[in-house]
Formats: sequence, C-alpha cells, structure tokens
Amino acid sequence: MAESKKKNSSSKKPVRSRDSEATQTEILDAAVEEFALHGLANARIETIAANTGVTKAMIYYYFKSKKGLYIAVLERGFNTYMRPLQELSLDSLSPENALEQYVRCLLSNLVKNPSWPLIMCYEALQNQGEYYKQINIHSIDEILIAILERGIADNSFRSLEPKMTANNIIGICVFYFLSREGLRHLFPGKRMLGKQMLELHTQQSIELIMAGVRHS
Amino acid sequence: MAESKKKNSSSKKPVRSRDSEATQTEILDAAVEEFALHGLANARIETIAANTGVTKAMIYYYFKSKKGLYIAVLERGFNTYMRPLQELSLDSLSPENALEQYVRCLLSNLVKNPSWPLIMCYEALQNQGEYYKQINIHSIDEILIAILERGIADNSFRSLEPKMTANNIIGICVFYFLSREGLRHLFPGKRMLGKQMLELHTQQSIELIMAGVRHS
DNA sequence: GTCTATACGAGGATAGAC
DNA sequence: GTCTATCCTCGTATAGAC
Repeated sequence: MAESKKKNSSSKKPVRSRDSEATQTEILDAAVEEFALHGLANARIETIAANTGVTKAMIYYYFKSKKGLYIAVLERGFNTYMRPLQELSLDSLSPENALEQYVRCLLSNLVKNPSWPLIMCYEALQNQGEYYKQINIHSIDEILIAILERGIADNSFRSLEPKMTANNIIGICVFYFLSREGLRHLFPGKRMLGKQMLELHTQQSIELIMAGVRHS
Repeated sequence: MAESKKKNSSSKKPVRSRDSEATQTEILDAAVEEFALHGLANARIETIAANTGVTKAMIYYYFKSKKGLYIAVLERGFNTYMRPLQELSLDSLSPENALEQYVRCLLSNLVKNPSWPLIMCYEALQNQGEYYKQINIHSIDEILIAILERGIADNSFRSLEPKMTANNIIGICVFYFLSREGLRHLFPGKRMLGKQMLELHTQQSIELIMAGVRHS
C-alpha cells in the first residue's frame, strides 16, 4: 500500500525504498498480515508482494524462501511482543500483584499486535509448533507457572494445578482474538479491534482470572 | 484403514462397503481427521481417500466437491456434538448448577471428539466463519449468556459482562485442545488426549470458571 | 458404483536481463 | 538490487471405461 517512492532520482526504474533494511521491514509487515490471515501453508507470496509494491522475486532475494520469511516474522514478533514479558521483574511483588501485572502486560502486547495470536494459533495447528521451537515461546508459560506456584505456596491462591491453569489463563487472553469474527454478531456495530472492545476484553479477562485463582 | 471387505461375492472387483451409507460414514470419519489437521484450504482429498481405501473419484461422486464434503463434516459434527447442549433443560436449575452442567456437557462433548475444536478454529481463522453460518453455532453462546445473565440478576454471580465472559468460558474449554502440542513439553510423558489429562483439564477448567464468576 | 487417466489452474521458486 | 518470464510440482476436479 505504501506508495512512497521518494528520490525517484531521474531514472526510469522507481527507486522504491531508501535502503534494503526499510524494504525488508515493509515486507515483514505485509507478511505478518498475510500469515495471520492464512498461516504458513496458505499464505501467498504473491499477495505479500502485491501489498508492498515489492516484487515476488525481491522477497525471495531477501528471505530465500517462504519458510525463511515465515521464521523472520516469528522471530521479530517474539522479540517485539513476547520479550517484554520475560523482562518484567515480578519477584518482588505479591503473587496477586505479579499475576495481574503479567496478565496486563500480555494483554497489552496482544492488543498492540492482534495478528500475533492468529499467527501463533496457525503455527500450533498447521505446524504443531515446529517453528516456535526455534524461538523460545515456552519461557512465557514458565514465568506464569512460577507466579501461580508462589501464590499457592503462600496461600494467596486456591489449590489449583499451576500448569493447566497457566494454559487456561493464556487461553482467556488469546481466545478473544481467535474468535473475533464470530464475536461480531454478539456485538453488532462494534469494531472488535477498536479501543472500546479491547478495553472491555482486558478488564473482563483480568477480573475473571483474578477471581478464578483466589479462594472463594 | 478398515479393510473389512465382506461379501466379496466372487467378483473380481472388491466390494468394499455393505452399502453406500457406510461408505459415506467412512469417508466422513477420515475427512474429520484431515480437516482437523489442515483446515478446509489445505486438506487433501487424496489423503482422505488413502485413509479410507476409497478412491478420490468416489469422494467426488458422493460429496460433489471438497466444499461439499467439508459442509457435510460440519453438519454432522454440529448435530453430534453441539446439539446436546441445546437440548439440556437448565432453566429449572440454579444459575450455578446450570453453568456447571453446561460446562460439563460442553467439555464432555469436546472430549468425545477432540477434532471438533480444531475444525472450528480453522473455520474461524481460514474462512471467518463463512461456513458455520450454515449450521447454527451461535445458539450455543446464547444459552450460556442467558445462564450468566440469570446469575447476575439473582446475585449468585458477580457483576460481569455476560457476552465477553461467555466467550472467555468457551475459550477455557476449547484452548486446551488447540494448544495440546505445545502442552506436551509441560507434561512430559503424558498423552494429551488420554483419560488422565482430559479429566484434569475438565476439573481444572470447571474450578476456574466457577470461582471466576462467583463473588470473591 | 467404482476405477484409471488426465486436463487444468495455482503458486513456489528460479533464470537471466538490466 | 530489481524486474520479467518461465519452470515445475502439486492438487482439484472430471471424463470415460468397466
């Protein structure tokens, strides 16, 4: 879409991008959208090319293959949206506060990039996580499990199975994005990725999670 | 797989199935597996044929097209696994009991056919629910929403947004099946679809949901 | 009803000019 | 580095014999 052809330095060929790095970023951005819509198997390199103004051949030039592009998308996504979770320092907080901060951080990262849950879901379904073994996605669960275990130990959380509950918590946060097309009929006229709905999702999820782990 | 060639009534051609209905059921069973693994777009008719002993041409003969087969799978799945939810009569129960019965019924149906959540997820992601408008999938949410609204009204549940919470509850039940490959590393040596793990999922999900909707 | 053989299109990947 | 043109594989769908 970005038709910004700067510096058409009087040559016939349109010099599209300032430098190769900007071009690669542009390709990655379009690739995120396409992979989120169709997953690795059904994403079309041609569609990505069409959405950038870059040709198909250039994508192969920069990323070698469809898989290469896909892995680049996964790595950038993980570094941008999941690493902040690893860098939270929650050990000094009470389990309850730590859990809330963790969930808020997770949700805010998902809200910033709602394509990410779709890509991760396709990755789990189509490729059985073959490619996210390369990134360190499992470290994310482990942080959450540790918080839950700490809360059980000091009796601020009820007696729950921490690994299963961690997965359920992540499920609550993620499922909204997976089901957003189906949700539209429940919220007619609302934009599922609009500020209002995303804040509602955030608030309702945190309330459900916090109530769900506390003693009744 | 089912190599039961009964009544080979002395002809050269193997008479594979007793009747066309049995053959169609066999095809549908294999199709469920394939669509659960790959979704509509990437399922291979040839794989389905290979897993039945029926030829590719026969599948087209019975189901007309790939889409026709897919819709048949959706319809049979809905009738088998979701209709029981509609047929529960929960109005006479307290909101708490009704919610628990609903969730138990949903989970037991998912446990009986763990391919169903995968197919539904692919349907939401790949086709934006284009085909499950044909089946009446949304009636399922509405029952749950009604239970939640009843519980808020009589103050047995906390003040929550019923539509969003209904989606979160379904998310908890479903997400386990979507993430089962990733869960394997958290539960080494366990079979994610084994009785023990499925019971753990059921129990932990119900506890989280019931605690999550009650007053703290 | 069941099979074999094939037409046909789509899309990943590359060659080679500039 | 960038583009055009093309190759090649794979998979849906069908034609037509039996």
